[in-house]
Amino acid sequence: MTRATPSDNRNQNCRHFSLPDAELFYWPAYLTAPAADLLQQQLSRELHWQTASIRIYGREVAIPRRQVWMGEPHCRYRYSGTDFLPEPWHPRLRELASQISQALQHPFNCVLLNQYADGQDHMGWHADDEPELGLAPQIASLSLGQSRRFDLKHRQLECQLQLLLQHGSLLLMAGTCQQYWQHRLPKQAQAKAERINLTFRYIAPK
DNA sequence: AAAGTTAAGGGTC
DNA sequence: GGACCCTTAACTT
Ligand SMILES: [Mn+2]
Repeated sequence: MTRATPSDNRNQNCRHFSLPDAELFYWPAYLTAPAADLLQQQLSRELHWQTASIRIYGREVAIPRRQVWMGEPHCRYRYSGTDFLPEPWHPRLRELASQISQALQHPFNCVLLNQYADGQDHMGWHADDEPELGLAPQIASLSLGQSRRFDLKHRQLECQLQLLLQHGSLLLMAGTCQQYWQHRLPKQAQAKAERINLTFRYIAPK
């Protein structure tokens, strides 16, 4: 296992959070600023961003952000009663998935991209606990652009955490984070610029 | 079939 | 205006 652990992660400029029922690892500058700038511009321009509609409490509503689901052809993804088929890999993202897989010593074969135009775009409390992701999925979250707050709260314990996800940073959610915790990206009126988030996941082939 | 809901709207401070 | 709670009421698994 060559992934950063609590004992060696300082050498790799990684912050480790050992929480009840969850492990988080945060690399503030996984990508250099110029590399992150370039990737953000490229993705913003070249991807087919969609405003999906989902059903919630009986209402059909447009999600307050734009998204793309991408990866290996077998990676079907379902949430809030809507089925998503993956777009084929963008070459740069296939490469990035492979680099992150190697760095974290964990396979990633699909990615959900979310584009938040400004602080009005957001995502409410939820967990990435879809059955196709398995019991204790590892989720690697790369942030580009506008820094945004990221909140986590335990489902049962009075335990909450706020992180600031910065341009070029990588956050790994591991352990039983998705089973015992929820997370959100709250509205932030003062955030004026675009953020793009990439959450790399692994879905086993059938 | 009971439980859970990645949403918005309306209240308060 | 904005941050934070609470409610919503119907569909899904
Ligand atoms: Mn999520």
